[in-house]
Amino acid sequence: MTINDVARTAGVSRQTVSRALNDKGEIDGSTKQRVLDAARELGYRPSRFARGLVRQDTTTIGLVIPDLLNPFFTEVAAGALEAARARGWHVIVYDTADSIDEERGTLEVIVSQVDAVVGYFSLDEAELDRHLSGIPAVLIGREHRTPRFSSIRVEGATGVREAVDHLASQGHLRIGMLDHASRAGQSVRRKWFTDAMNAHGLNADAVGNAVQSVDGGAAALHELLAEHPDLTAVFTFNDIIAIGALKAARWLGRAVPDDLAVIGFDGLQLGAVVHPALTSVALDTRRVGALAIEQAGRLLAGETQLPDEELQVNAVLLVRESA
Amino acid sequence: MTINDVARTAGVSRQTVSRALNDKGEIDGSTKQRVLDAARELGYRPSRFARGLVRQDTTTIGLVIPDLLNPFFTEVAAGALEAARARGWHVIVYDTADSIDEERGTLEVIVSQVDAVVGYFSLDEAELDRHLSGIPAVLIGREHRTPRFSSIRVEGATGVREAVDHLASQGHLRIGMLDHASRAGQSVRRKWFTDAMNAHGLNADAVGNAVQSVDGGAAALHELLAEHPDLTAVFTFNDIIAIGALKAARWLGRAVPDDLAVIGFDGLQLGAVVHPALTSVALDTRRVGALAIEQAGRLLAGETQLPDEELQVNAVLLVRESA
DNA sequence: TTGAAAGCGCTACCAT
DNA sequence: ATGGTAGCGCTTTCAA
Repeated sequence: MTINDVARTAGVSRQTVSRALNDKGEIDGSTKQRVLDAARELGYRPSRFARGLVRQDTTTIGLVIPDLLNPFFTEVAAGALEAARARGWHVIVYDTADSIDEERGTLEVIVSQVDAVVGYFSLDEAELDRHLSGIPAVLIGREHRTPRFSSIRVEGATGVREAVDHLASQGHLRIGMLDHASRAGQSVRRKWFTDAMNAHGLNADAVGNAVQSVDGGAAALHELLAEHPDLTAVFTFNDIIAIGALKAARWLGRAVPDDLAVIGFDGLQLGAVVHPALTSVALDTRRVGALAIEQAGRLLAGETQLPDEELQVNAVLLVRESA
Repeated sequence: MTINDVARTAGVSRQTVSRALNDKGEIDGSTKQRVLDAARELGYRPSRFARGLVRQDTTTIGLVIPDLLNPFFTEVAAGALEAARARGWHVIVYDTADSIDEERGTLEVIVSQVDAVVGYFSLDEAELDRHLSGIPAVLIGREHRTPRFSSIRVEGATGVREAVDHLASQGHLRIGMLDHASRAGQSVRRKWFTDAMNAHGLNADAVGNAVQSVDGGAAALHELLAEHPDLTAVFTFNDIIAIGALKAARWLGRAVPDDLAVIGFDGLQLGAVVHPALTSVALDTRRVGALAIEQAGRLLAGETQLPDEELQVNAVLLVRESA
């Protein structure tokens, strides 16, 4: 079923069919109608490949995220989808299931299907570069060297400082943290925390390590409080872990925020749903996704990139109930 | 930058380049290496359009969902992505933002970009059919007539019956419902509820209507209890609304489940995070997504479709804490 | 207003 | 092992 079949049925040349289908002028009204009828009757649909080949205008972005079920990535994805739709671009979503092998597999297949790649990657830059063989990429929350790449940076030092200020102003002196250490070692968020604590002359030595899940956060709080029973507040790597901490606190009979104040990171909508509602160092997650798309567009067009300040998303303290 | 440039640079014909790039045999090792080097040097990437045109093998599915931020749809999407990945297919995700106009726009653009469409639609079938001009589609949670379409059905009568049984066995006699009425009128879930109540000889007249959001659920419970203060249990259209009800109950000083039992529908993972953990008539959401992809594949291949029973996902009662 | 011809970038098939 | 030729389905000149 090609354009030629339509042409034959309508008794015209295929160029005329093309004109009718693409709403070009230069065609007689009745001819056009006849062509359109024939096309409908035959159930004809233009091939996207043939069309893409000749009109170089469809843009498709690959969005790579580690886990779509994690609301943080979902929010970022939603922002990206919206920004892409505004430009008439298409987004193919790849979920790497938090696995580095799946990530390799994804990259393998992605290069032949999209014009640019955006998202969260675990591979080191050399391997990324190799797999991506020439496609522009926007790394979120991670620096880059490769000129063809770009980064969306998350600036949380100020927000975390606000969080610690907030706790300190309420008289908290013993504040712990639930970090999420990766292969790369301590997180940047932990560094922000340490700096903020030091600025208050406080010790930042009560730090536990949590698996990235609600249960992981709960388990980690158990351990941390066993070791440091005197803690009156905890800051966590992110909201998921914080929600686990909320659970554990309830289990331990520690009322939040009175017996234990909890502050998360990310500012997920989910945090408003739990009880007590989660106080968090909030990121504009949708903006992260939107920025990534915007920047991918610039890389693609070879335009001047956004200045560093604009490629940065700042986190700010969002006070709800848990602290 | 085409295959010809690479051929010229490597001093071979473009067919040889193609062989090298596609790992075909019939090529000398050193020649292959030379070609590969040239390609890398030039930063050459094959055009997906040209390739798709000649090898008719890449399959792309369009996944249409009303709101990616709604965890229900996210879970379905995750199931769909996983099933698609297993087949080597690509999924373009479209978020229609719960708007019928966006849905129209999406369909407009989708037909020229994907091989089949899967998801949740609000348009009536005639208009759907018109927009989709020939592409196969799998409608989730909704019946179809068009032969080119297919449906994934959600069977909840049994699960809802279990829910009501569960409540009745605990002595609940006054059970209300928070429905989510759409333009089409009362929901099927309400019918299931009514039938289950009647089977117990109970009245199903305490039914409120909730907007599809946490706050909507909270507001609806307020109203419902104001009108029917004697209710000791509520069943809700879905988990999102149930979580709102949980919030409202806390606000009203009604302990859950002792003063008010709450049962939702969907069985979202989110329900395990809130407190008390939500009892729900649970759907295997990932399976819904996976089935939709599977069925799309069959429509595409012209294979025999799955029998009706297999195109159906059954909901079962998942008892947690709220009832 | 219509049609013929060229060509988008690639792979498959048949020579050599 | 390599190259020539044809053709995938479409749009875009250019002529008529």
